[in-house]
Parts: sequence; structure tokens; C-alpha cells
Amino acid sequence: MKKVTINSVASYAGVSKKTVSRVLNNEPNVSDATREKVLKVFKELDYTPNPIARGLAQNRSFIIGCIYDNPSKSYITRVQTGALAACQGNNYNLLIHPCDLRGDALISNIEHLLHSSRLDGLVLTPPFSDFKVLVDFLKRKKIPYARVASAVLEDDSISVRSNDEQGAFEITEHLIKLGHKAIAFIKGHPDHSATEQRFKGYRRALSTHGIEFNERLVEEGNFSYHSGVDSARSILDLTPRPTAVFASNDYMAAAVLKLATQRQLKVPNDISIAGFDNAPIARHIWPGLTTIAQPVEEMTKQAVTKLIEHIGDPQEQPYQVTLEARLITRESTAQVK
Amino acid sequence: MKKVTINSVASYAGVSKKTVSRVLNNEPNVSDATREKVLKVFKELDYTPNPIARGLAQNRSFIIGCIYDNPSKSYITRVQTGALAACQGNNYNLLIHPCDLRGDALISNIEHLLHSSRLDGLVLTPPFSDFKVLVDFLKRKKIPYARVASAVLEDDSISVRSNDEQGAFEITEHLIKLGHKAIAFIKGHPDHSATEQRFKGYRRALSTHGIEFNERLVEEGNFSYHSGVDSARSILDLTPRPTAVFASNDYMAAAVLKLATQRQLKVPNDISIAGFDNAPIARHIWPGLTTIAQPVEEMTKQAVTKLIEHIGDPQEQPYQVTLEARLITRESTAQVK
DNA sequence: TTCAACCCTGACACCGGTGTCATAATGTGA
DNA sequence: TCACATTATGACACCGGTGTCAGGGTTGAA
Repeated sequence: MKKVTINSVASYAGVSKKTVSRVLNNEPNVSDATREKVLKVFKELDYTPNPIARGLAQNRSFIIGCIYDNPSKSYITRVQTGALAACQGNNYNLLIHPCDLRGDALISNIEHLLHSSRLDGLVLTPPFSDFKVLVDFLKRKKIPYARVASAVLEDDSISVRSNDEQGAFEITEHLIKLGHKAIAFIKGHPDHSATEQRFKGYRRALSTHGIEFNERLVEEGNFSYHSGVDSARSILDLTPRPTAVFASNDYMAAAVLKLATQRQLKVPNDISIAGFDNAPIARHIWPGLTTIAQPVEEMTKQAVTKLIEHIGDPQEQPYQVTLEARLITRESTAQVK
Repeated sequence: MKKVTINSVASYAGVSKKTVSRVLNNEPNVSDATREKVLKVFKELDYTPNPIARGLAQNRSFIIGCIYDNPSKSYITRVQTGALAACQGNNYNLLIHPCDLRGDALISNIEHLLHSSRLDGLVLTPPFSDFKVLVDFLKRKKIPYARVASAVLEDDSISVRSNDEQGAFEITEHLIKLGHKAIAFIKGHPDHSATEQRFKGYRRALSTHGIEFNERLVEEGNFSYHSGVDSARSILDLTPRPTAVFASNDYMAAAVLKLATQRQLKVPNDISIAGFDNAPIARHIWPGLTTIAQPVEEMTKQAVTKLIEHIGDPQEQPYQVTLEARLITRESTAQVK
């Protein structure tokens, strides 16, 4: 396989390489005849421009970085799927970069990443989406970025989220309509803005339906399965035991289910359990978890698509969208007895 | 932030850029004094070489591609973790590229990927690790590659695997020692070489312990949760019902567990269930699954590390390693009654 | 002392594209 | 028909590194 460069194309087509470059980039000021001719040579020689050389000349890498620090692997997988879908159509690549939110070295870590890989932009996934220190840093350095699933919509950035508060409201209301009054709640990781949003939705549903909020029914989790086990223990030990548990994600809900089952409780007859996210595990266990389906892939895909547009044309408008979350009822919730 | 290039370093240190380049690449023939001086300037100016420029000059991209077509997301996640660990220390990046094994366009898809992204090498994960068409193509094109979890060790390539056959043998033997004689088996995806290996281990354990192999106890799955449900249905409908089921991965085992539980069977009292891989789900459900822990991260890390070495020095020896798989017993298997 | 061998160093071309600017070709209005 | 604007094209430098090679300085053996 001999290499086909812009020079071979140029000499073969009998034009200068600058003209080939013009055709490549759809620039104006090329006659139709010349453009046709060059395009034909592209096909004949099966020419693909070298992204590295382009990158060097334009100081671009055609790579988007995706940074994350998330205990939920399935969430990350879904984020990647969405991001890849956006990259593939645009000749962009996706570089994945796990890192510590809490580490003091975070900023210098990111700085090194940007510097050494010359990323064109960054996708911020929770909990980075609302991490002010980082966002401010990127703004100051003028690094293009897009935020996925952040709580707040700013005016001047790309941000795609889903309505966590409303989702939590709906699933709590679902439990209330099944007759539940004592509904325990397991919070997510304090660094994630979704944690606060979901909690708000839970409280709004309670107050909408005239149920008094009870502090003792709330446990602090961190989205990990393990934290769900700890929270579940506290909740199941309460007397009287709540008739329902709403965990801020499916992993923690699965942990509640596991512990309840270990303790010979029947789900949903003895206790109803609801989760959030519609992670694969929600349908891999018995009983299947009632949960809220978040369009994670779609959110990320839109965010990355807009990010790439923005990189190509920095004048591009900001983009602020909220997608809908959807209630999915399965076997883990039932009428209270 | 002003840009620090090799030129600034060179003029600041009072040497030519070639000398700076020599220091950068640890080349010989630089006096200690000069080397020290340049290294000091690196620090003072906080210089990081531009990988794009290096890539252009050396016709390298410093990117490893990881291709996969795997229903098990958690497997992919683990592969990524291992690959990233190897990349990070070596200033390499990881590009992830899902694609269809069965598509006729596979080769041209990969060809385009290689051509347009100038990948330095490829990590082949199952089922690509043993996909002859692709391996032959890469060999012919002289693209460096490493295989993870392939069934066969070749002489001239980088390949890191774990002992699937032995793992399957051990877990089957574990069941046999618990008194099980009618042990159903669910096969994996026919494209994956692990499928055959695990089946072999199962049969070897049976014959070692003088148990006759029974074709009717074997179901065809494909590693997906869904296929596990179908297989589970057939198995649980058998009369007499087997006292144990060994599924070729944890997702399918989880499906068996779910269906058995739905049918009011007690696991492990009424039926024992064993899986393979030690996926997260194995410990997220109740009862936890007895399974075989494969060092997926470690396999991938070693494979990628060797791949990067090989790229840097094509004379590098081939590398053929088999890591050990380990039996993990949880609550899903018990003495037969 | 002499000369080859070796070590260090820098000048320069090159990787494969893009940006800038000059120039040739064409079009337009008076 | 001429002056001037506009379009099409190419020459050339440049992005930030690396490869090649030549030349000056040392060293060691003859």
C-alpha cells in the first residue's frame, strides 16, 4: 500500500497542493471544473487526508476528551456510546480519561492532558458537569467544552441534561399513588448535582400529596452498590419499617433488594423498591426494578455533536437542552397492603 | 499561556533544536552537561512536546485502537480499564472503536479506521482475538496488534490470555464435589473462542469424575442476558430437572437465577447456579454467584504494554502469556440434597 | 607528532497538510 | 477600449518535531 499524500494527488491532478487543500476543505474560489477534477482523483487514488498533518497545521487534534469519575460503569458505557455516535459521523475520535474529582492534582492533571494530547474539546460528565473549579478553568483557558447532565443551565455554554427533578417527582408520585406514605430515600453522591435534584423531586412529590417529610427516612449514599448496602441496612432496621424505598440510582436500589431478600422480605409485597437511571441491572434482577429511564446516550450524543460544531465554528450559538426522563414500571413496586 | 515549543527551549538553552530533540528522546551522543542544561530548561519552561508534531515526523499517532463487538458491557469496561492503565504511563491514548464482527464491511471499516486515524496499533478483544480474517489482514499490512483472551497462542505475536479451559474445569469440579451429577451447561457465543474452551473444561471435569456427558443438558447461548433467559427456560423445563447449571458467563447465570426465582425455586437449595467472569452483577444479586474470576484488566494491561513496546521497537520479542483464572465461591452453589 | 576513530553538535531537509500573499485570468462599468 | 474589481491559482513559509549528514573537537594508538 503506497502512501497517497496531498502531493501525489496534486501532481496527478495537475494542480498545486494548495488547490487540493481548498477542495478538501470546501473552500470557495475554486472553479467547478478544477473541483470536479480533483474530486475524481481523490476517488481514483483512494485518498484520505492525514489527520495528523492537518492537526499540526491547524493546531487541532480531532480528538474529543471524555473525563469521568463515576462509580457507575454502566453509566460510563452509555456515555461512551452516545459520544462515539457523535464522533463517528464527524471524523472525530474519542479519548477516555478517568480521573479523581477530589484529587488536588485535578486541574494540573487536566492541564497536562490538554497540553500533551492537544484535545480539541472536553465532554464533562457527572460529577464534572457542575464542578465549578474545572468549568472556570476551561473558560479561562478558552477550551471548548460541553456538559452532560448538569443541574444548571448557563447562558453561554453547551449543556444537555435531563429532568432529574421531574423524574424523581414522578417515581415518588407513582409510589404515593400505590398507597405508600412512608417512603425512604437514598441520596446519591454529594458531588453530583443530580443528587440534589432527585432529592428535590422526592420532596416536591411528598408535599404535593400532603405527606410530611421525615428526615429519618433519608439516607446518604454515593451511587455505589456498596453504599446502597449500608443505607439499606439502616432503612430496613427502622421501626416501623417504611413500605417503600426510592434509591437515587439502580445500583443502590439493587443493593436494597439484595439485602431485603437476604432478610426474607418479599419484594414488592413486603416492601416496594424504586431506582433511577434504568441501568441494565434494573432488568437483570428479580423482581425487575421500577425506575426512571434517562436518555444518557442521546444527551451525550447531542452534547458532543454540538461541541464539534462549536469547535469548527466558535461563533456557534450556545446550546441548552433538557430532555425528558420516563417512568418505567416493573415488578419491584406494588400497591401497599 | 504562551506556547512553549522546541524552538523556545532551544534558544533559551542556547543549543540547536536537534539537540533538544536528542535529549527528549534519550538519544546517545549528548554530553552530560548539555543534557542537564536542557533538562533544566524543560522544567523552567514547563515544556511538553507536541505529540502531533512528533507523530507527523515519525509517522506515528501515539494512539492505540481497541476494537470490540461484545454484548457484555462490563467486560468492555474492564478491558478499557486495563488498556488505559498501560497507555497512561507511556503517553499513549486509547481510541475505542465498536464494530460488527459479522458485517461484510468489517475489513474495509478497519482499513478506514487505520488509514484515517493513523493508529499505531490495535488491541483485539474477543471475539476479534481469534478472528482469522482480521488477524491475517493485520499481518499482511504489518499493523502491530495484540490479542487479548484468544484461545490459541501463536508463535509470532503478542497474546495474553487466561486459562478458560482450566477455569471451567475447576468450577465444574466444584459442583461435582458438592454432589451434583446432572449439571446443565449454557454455551457462549459461537464466534468467541472462549465458548469452546469453557465447554471443553466442563466436559473434561465430567469425564475426570466419571460422569457421562449428556447432550440434552447443553444449551446454546451467546453471552447475552437475553440468551440466558431462553436457555434457562429450556433447562428448567427438563424432567428430571438438573440440580445445577453452569452458564458460560455471569450474565447468563444471572438470567438463570432470575427465571428460577420467578418460578419459586430456591437457589441454591433447589438448584445450584455457577457463572464465569466475576462480572459486577455476580455480587450484586442475591444469592451471589459462584464464578471464575478472570484477570481481564491485567490481561489487557500486559497486552497493551507489550504492544507499545513493540511499536517503539519492532524487533521486540513476541509475548505469549497465560494468566490464571480463580474460583470464587458465593451463595449460589451448595451441596446437593 | 600524526592520523584515524569517535563523540558532540548543528544546519538543513522533510513529514503532510494549511495560511498568506502575489499574480494571472476573467469580468464589469464607463 | 481602458481602468478597476473579482475570481482562480500557485509559490512559499510555516506548524513542531525528527532524520541525515557534515564538520569541529577529543582521544588513543602508531
